[in-house]
Amino acid sequence: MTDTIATDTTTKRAIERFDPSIEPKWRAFWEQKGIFSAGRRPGAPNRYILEMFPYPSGDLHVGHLKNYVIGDALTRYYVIRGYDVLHPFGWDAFGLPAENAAIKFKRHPREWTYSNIAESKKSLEIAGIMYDWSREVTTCDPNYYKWNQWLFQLLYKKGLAYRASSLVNWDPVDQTVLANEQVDAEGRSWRSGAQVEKRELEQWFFKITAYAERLLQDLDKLTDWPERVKIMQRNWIGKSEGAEVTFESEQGDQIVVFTTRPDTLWGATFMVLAPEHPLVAKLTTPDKQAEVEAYVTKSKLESEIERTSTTKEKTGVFIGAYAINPVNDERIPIWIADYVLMGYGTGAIMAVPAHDERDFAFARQFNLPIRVVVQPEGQNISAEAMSEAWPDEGVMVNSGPLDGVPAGKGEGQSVKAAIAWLEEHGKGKGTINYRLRDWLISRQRYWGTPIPMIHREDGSIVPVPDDQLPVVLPEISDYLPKGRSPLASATDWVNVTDPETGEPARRDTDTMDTFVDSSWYYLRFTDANNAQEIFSKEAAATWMPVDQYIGGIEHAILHLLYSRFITKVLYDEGLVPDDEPFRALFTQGMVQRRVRTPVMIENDMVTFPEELIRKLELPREPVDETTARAQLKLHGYVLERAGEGWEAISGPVTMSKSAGNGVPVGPFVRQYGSDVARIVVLFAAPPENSMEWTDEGVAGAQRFLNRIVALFGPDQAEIAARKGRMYKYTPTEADKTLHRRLHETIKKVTQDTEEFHFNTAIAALMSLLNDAISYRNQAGEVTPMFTELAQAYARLLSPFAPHLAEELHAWFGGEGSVYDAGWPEWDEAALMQSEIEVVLQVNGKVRGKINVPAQADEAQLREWALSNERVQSFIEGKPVRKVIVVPGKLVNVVA
RNA sequence: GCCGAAGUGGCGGAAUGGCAGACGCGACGGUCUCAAAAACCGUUGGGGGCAACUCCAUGUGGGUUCGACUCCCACCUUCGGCACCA
Repeated sequence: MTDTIATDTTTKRAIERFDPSIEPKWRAFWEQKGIFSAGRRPGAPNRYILEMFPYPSGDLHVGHLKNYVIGDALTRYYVIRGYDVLHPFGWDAFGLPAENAAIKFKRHPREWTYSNIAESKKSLEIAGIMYDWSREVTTCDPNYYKWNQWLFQLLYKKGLAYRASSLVNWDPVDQTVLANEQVDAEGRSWRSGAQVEKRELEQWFFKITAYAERLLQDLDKLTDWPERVKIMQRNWIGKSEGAEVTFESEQGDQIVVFTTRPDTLWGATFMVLAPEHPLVAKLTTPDKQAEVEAYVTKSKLESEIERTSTTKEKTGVFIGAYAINPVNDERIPIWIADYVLMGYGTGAIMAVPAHDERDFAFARQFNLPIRVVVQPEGQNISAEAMSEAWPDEGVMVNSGPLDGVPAGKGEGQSVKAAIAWLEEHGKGKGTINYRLRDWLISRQRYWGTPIPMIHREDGSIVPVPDDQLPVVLPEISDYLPKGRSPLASATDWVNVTDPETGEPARRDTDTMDTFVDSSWYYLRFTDANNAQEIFSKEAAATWMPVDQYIGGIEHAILHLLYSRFITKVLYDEGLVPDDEPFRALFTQGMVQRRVRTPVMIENDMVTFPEELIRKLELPREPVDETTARAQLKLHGYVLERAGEGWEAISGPVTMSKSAGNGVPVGPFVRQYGSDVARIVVLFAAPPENSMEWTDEGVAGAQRFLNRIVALFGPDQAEIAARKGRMYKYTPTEADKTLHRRLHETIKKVTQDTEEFHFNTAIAALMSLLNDAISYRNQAGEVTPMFTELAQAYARLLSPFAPHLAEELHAWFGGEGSVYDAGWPEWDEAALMQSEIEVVLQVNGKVRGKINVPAQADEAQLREWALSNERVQSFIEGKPVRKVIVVPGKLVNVVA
C-alpha cells in the first residue's frame, strides 16, 4: 500500500493505490478472531443468512461468486450492526453429475467430489467470503445422509413415504427415473436433455400432495418472497375446484370424471378417456379392438412434445362403448384421445363441446353432436352456427333443474347449484383437484443416499432399525447405469437378514433423489455436529426460520417447494418452530460476459473459426466482410478489430464452463483483489438483474478503491492521532456541508443495504468520496470534520469492500476489527439545512429557483414566488388562478 | 393461448406524484509526459440561438392531476414462467 507511483501535481501529496496483497492478512485475522462464527454474541438479536449451497463443481469463476458476495455483504452488515449471525456453507455433493464425471474421467465419484470441494472451498477462502466453517455439511458424508435416511423413515412412519407402481418418467440416457419437476415442458430431462419415456415401475414416493393445500395457502404468509416465485408455485400446485361425477358404462362399470364445470353436465355429448385409462381394454368392443390398440400404442410412442402440442389437430378413436350420463340418462359414446391426460384428474372427462374449446375442436373433427346449455346474455347461439366454444357466463338452458340459473361460480349460481344437485342425488360430489403429483424419489443410480428399507422374501417391506443407520453406500467398481441400480451388484451389501425375523432378506437398491438431501440441509446447519439427532429442537428454535435465503430463480419450484414440504412435516412433528423454512427469499440475476473468438481475414475474405461454424451453422468457405458481418449479426455477434487480428464478439452470455467465458476466481483475486470483484458485481446493476462482467467495469471498481486509498492513505497517521479526541471548533460552511452529506450517506447506505439496493448504496459512497476529495483539497489539512468522515467511511465500506474497510479502520487507529466498531447511525438533525433551494414553476414548468430559509412557511413561499421576476414574466399579466405550495420543495403558480 | 415482469442518454442504471438522467462506463477536450499509460481538470440526451435562454424528450395513443418516468385505460415490443390441466 506504500508504493508511491506518481505525484499529484495540485496537492503534492503522494498517490497510493489499492493493493490486493493486503487481503490475506485480514482473512486470517477474521478467521483467528472468529468474527463470523455463529454464537459469538450470545443474547444479541440473531440472523440466519444463507445462500443456496452449491453442487461442488471445482474451480469457481466470478459468476459463481455473485450469490456468495450478496450473502457475505449482508452478513458483514448485520455483524457490524451487532447481530449474532449464522452464515454457514455446505455442499450438495450427491447426484448424477459426479457419477457421469466418474464414468467419463474414470475416477471414483467420491474422490472426484471431494477434490472439487477442496478446490471450490479454496476459491471461496481466497475471495474472503466468510462462513462459519465449523458447521460445514457435505451431503455425501454418512454423518449427513444418515439423517436423510432417518427422515425417510420418519415420512414412512407417518404414511408420507410409500411404494407404488406407476407410470414414471424414464430418462434413457441417464438410465433413471425422474420426478415430474425434473422434466421440462418439452418432455426432456433437466440433466441429460434426453426425451423422457414413460415406464411402469415400482418406486418410492413422498406424499407431497397431502400438503398441497397448506403449501398453497401458506404462500400468502411469505411476504418477503418475490411475487413471481410464488406465482410459479401456485401454478405448479394448480388447484382447481369442481366436482367428481360418476358415469356408468352400459355394462355397469363406474367411470369417474373430474370437471370444473359440473353445471354443463347436461351439455355432455360424449366422453373421452386417456389412452392409458385402465378401463379402455375392458370397454372396447371387439370390432374396435384393433383400431384402439393401434391408437394406444401410437400415443405411447409419441413424445411428450408431439402429444401435448396445442396446435396439433385433435386425434382419437371411438371404442365402441357407451356411457350413461347420470343427470339425464342419455347414452353417449366413449372415445379415447391423447388430449386427455392420465396424470391429471381421473384420466377421464365428460365432453361438453359447446362450452369447452378442446371438446369443441374434437367434436368438429369427428362430427360429434354439440348442445348449448349456457346461453350468453342477449344472444341466441345455436350449435350449428357456433364457430368456437362459449366458455363464459350466461344463463343455463336445456339443463333440467338448472334452467334459468346464471352461469358462474358464486353463491346462487350454476356451478354451486349443480354440485348441490349431484350431492343430493348421489351422482357426484364437489371436490378439489391439484396438478401437483407426489414426489417420486427413487433413483436407479449409485451416487446417492441408499434407501434404508429391507425387502422380505414375501414381498413385504421393513425399515432398517434406527440403531443400524446409516446404511452406508457400498464400494463398488462398476457404477455405470444399466436400467437397474448399480447397487444391486453389491451382493454382500444387498443380502441381509430381516431385523425382526432373522430370515434372509434384501436391501432396497435404489438411492434417493438429491433434492431430498437439499430439502432440509438448512436445518442441519443449526446443529451440524450433532451425532445423536438430526438437529436439536433448541438449535432449530434459535435460528429458524432462515431470515434471508439467497439463490437462483431456477430453484423457484423444485428445491423451494420440497423444502417447504419437509419443513411442514417436521413442524407437525414438533421439531421446528415455524412451518415455513425461509422467511425472506432473494433471487439474484446471472453474471454474463461476451465471448471473443479470433477470426481470420485475408484479402477481405472472412474465414470463420471451426467452433463458430458448428455453433452458429455458418458456412465453411470464406465470405466477404459485409456478408460475414450480416451473418454474425443474426446471432448477436459483431466483428471487431483486436490488436493485429479480428474477433467475433458475442452478446453477453451467462458465464459458464461450457461457454468458456468464466473468469476464474483465484487469478482474478490475486491480481485485482476480492474487494474489486465485489464492487464490480454489486455496483454494475441491481442484484436481481443479470449483469455483464466487463474489463471497463473492473477498471471502474479499481479506480473507486484507488481513490479511497489515495484520499485517506497519506493522512492515516494524522487521522489516527486525532482519534477519540473531542474538538471545539466553529464549523465552516464546508464542514457543515460535508457533515450533512455524511449523514445523508449513512442514511442512504443503511436503507439501501437492507433493501438489497447495493448498486445505489455504492453509488452513494462514491458520491460522498467525491465530496470528501474536494473538501480535503480545499481544506488543505486534516480537520476534525475530515477525521470524523474518515472513521465513518471505513465502517460504511465494510459490507462491500471488507478488506479495505478493515485496513482503513486499522490506519485510523481503530482497535480490533471494524466489525466490532459498530455501524454509524445517522442524525436526522444533521440532515436539516438552514437554507434550501425551492423550485418555482409556472403552469407546471420550471421557471426558476430561489434559496430560502428551510423553515419558510407556505405564505412566505407564495409571496416570494409571486414577486419573482421570472415568474412574473411567464405569467404575462394573466390572472393567477391558483398557487400550489409544497414547503421545502416547490411553488407552482397556475395562471 | 394463459399468467407475470419490464421498456428512461452511446451503455449499465438513478429518480415511485414535485428540478428526468444520481453514480459509473464510454466518448470528446485539456493538464502532466519526449511519448504513451496512469492520474487529475472539464464537457457530454436531442434541436434552435453569439448569448441570456428556449423548445422537444422516459415504447405508442388517450386519461386523471396545478404537476406524471411514477397513477388509470388501450395498444406495441422484449424477456420469463406455464401450457390440450377438463
